[in-house]
Amino acid sequence: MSERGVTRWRRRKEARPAEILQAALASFQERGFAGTRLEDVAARAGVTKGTIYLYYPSKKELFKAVVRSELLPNIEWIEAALHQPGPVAPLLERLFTFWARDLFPSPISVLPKLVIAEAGNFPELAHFYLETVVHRGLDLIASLLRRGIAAGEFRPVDVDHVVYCVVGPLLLTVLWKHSLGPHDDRPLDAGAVCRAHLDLILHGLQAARSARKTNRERSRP
Amino acid sequence: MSERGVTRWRRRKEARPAEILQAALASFQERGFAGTRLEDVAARAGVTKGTIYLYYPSKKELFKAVVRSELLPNIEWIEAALHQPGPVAPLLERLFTFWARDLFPSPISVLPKLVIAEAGNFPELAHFYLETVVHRGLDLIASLLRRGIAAGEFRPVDVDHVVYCVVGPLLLTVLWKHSLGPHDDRPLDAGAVCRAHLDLILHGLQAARSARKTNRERSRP
Amino acid sequence: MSERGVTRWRRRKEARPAEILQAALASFQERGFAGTRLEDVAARAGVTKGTIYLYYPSKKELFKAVVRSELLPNIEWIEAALHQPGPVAPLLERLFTFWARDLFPSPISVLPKLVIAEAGNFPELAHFYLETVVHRGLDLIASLLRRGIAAGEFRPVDVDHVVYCVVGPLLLTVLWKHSLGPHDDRPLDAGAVCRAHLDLILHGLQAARSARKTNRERSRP
Amino acid sequence: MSERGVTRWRRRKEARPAEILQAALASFQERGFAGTRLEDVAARAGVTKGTIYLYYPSKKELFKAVVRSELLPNIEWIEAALHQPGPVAPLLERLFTFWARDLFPSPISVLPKLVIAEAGNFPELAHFYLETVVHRGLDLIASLLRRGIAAGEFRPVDVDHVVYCVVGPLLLTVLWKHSLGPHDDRPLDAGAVCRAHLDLILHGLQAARSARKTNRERSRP
DNA sequence: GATGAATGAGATTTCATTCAT
DNA sequence: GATGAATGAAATCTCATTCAT
Repeated sequence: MSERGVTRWRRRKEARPAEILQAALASFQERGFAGTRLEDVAARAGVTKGTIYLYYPSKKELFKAVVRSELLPNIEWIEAALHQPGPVAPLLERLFTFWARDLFPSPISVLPKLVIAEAGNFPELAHFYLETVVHRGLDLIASLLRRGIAAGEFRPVDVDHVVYCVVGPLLLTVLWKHSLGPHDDRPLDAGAVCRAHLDLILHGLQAARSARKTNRERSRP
Repeated sequence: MSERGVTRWRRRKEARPAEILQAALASFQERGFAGTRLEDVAARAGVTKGTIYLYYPSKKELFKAVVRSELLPNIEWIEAALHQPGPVAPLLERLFTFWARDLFPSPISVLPKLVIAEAGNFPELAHFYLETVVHRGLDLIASLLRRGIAAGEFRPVDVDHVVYCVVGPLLLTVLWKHSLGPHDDRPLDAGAVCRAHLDLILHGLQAARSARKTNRERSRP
Repeated sequence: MSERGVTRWRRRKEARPAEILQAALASFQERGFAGTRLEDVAARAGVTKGTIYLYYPSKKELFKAVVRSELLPNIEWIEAALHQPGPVAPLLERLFTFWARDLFPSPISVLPKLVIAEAGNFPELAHFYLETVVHRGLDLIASLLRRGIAAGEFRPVDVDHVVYCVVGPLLLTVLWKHSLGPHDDRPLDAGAVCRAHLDLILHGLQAARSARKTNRERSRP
Repeated sequence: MSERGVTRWRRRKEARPAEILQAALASFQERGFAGTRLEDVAARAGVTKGTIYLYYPSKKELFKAVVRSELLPNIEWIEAALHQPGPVAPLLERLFTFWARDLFPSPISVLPKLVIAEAGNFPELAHFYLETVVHRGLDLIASLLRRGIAAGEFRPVDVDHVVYCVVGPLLLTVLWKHSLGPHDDRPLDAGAVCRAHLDLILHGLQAARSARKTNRERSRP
């Protein structure tokens, strides 16, 4: 038993869970959650059905593990990246750019579609995703908006509902990619949508500078 | 059997397909496509499983028939409602109000979710939905935006991509209702979201009032 | 469609549940509960796996149905047969005879073994059997013993525990038949055991004859 | 490694088989044969699944080894305890007390249930158990009964079948403990059953007392 | 001798679909 | 046209057993 042999074996063993998660994500992307057979995942990961159960006790837990290992780091990355002082607009820009450049092209962009499609049949997944991903994301955006409003950078808006307006178009891009996009002859340029969206909401949110200023200036003697 | 009896029977017979579609829509709304059992649809329609196959050759075809039969009338209603001259903002408001007050509460609000969830399994349906609903809807909004820009009501924007920004939040409301909403403890007020969205995009689209006006006014003699 | 055709079909259809129960009992007898595959039951009943689920929603329910349809009538028959006034000894004799002549040779004699063997893995079955069979049987015997004691036919004994002494040997006969019996070269004569048992407990229960006789004799001049 | 270390290791190694059997017995007691997973046995024995296969080639063989190793000592203990001259009644009392006080609470009390449950799947085990335990036990009781009858202590009875009547209630206690007992709300007091049983059969077997009294009285001066 | 990762056959249960009546 | 009994192909999950290390 050479050092290399042991090493290779161990490397293989330690890589198993990750390999399985990759395979699961790929299968989920192709067939959806309910449509994915554990056997497909196993074959793709180069193991057998039983092996999956050595690492994940059920299909649902496998899904959760995919979310945790693939999506959560991104959530945390974003949270960290946006925890910065200063004006909010550049942070939103960074968020949108991250969405278009990193999230959108990644396989994990299929996860929102999966959750939306299967929430009804798998309430457990719905709860998990809400707590792990959705609430954190919405809260993050809400806090940015509030910061901007407090700083006078944005005009006062109904933050609780505007967050959905901020998220909506981003969400649309990834849903599109994994549903109608492949069947449409008009390709969707996610980057362009994100840019247009950023432009739109920054205009929509901006404290009426000139106008108000003008008004104020006018109102001044 | 009396004349009336025969007539009623025949009427019943002719109503069968529609009754089945209604029942199917209701079941799809509750359980999604995969989660719906033909037996449930049959029971709800007051017939037996076998009868469904007299009218629709498979579950997939039944699904397609539901989407087809329920969507078209609504699309046409919207198109008619928005084909009006005059300023665009009130039309957008009408659209958003219609969405929140009529579409959102209706059973058909589940259709976008169904299509998104099943597009991968039903390419034909994806094409149908794209042509029948999505493109018409997007084009309608694009034309409104262009009208507004041309009229100087809106500032010039990247219309081709802004349409997705307009649609995104509306779509989010109905997706939420039929996926995560029932599992969330923070209720989503679709009306409030639509209002916030309208406010946001009208501000976001508006021709730079004070500044430009000022400029224009300045440039005028 | 001749009258005969309809009749035969209907007869077949109505006989299905009973045929399945017979097949299930036979399979349970051969392989035990856990060891029986639904497919075996189906094959024996001349149907396919799925058909069983038309009539019984699970394997456990199938077992319960067997108990209900095959064993319960016997319990009720016994209860009725022993609800008679008069001395108790002949009733016990009738019970023991019924056990040896009717229960012991029947396929249902395997049920106690099944329940004992599987109670640990199927608590639901244990509860069901306790309530449906065991408690009723024990209560019946207890009431007979109490009647006998009250009437002076039996001496006073610890009825609550003696019931198990009455049942034990009967139970042993059917357990033996379906476990060690087939492997033993000393055949067990259930009838003889029941007779010996009856003789033993009637002697064991009888109001102290000799003693009293002696007393009486003494008291006689 | 020190001498002691090696010794301890070796001792450990030699103790392995016994440790595994103990663990297996405990698991069989909790879950029955089919319900026991080798992994549980291994965990309880402080080894891994693979190790069990070093000592026992299959789950079935492990089961047989448990029965063999745990039963024999007890059988021999009982035989020794009852090989005593003098009246038989006290020996029966000792047997019943041993049963209630020593056997019943011990883990080995599960063995009869296991054998009854699995005899069908383990013919070899059935034979082994019959020869090693059952026949010896029945013969022992039969010889006691014959001694009692020969000595005039008991009335003449059908010894070959009465032995089953003697054993039945004892057996019932341990079967109950490991099957229905845990699911019943009426606790079974094994000691009380054994006492009631002893009382019942001693009364049932006793030679008409007056006769004996007469004998004894005669033998007295 | 001991490990424990991996296997893969098999079990119950579901349900779209068929077809004799 | 309508029925509904029957089918049979999956799919998830379990676990005794193997074997490279």
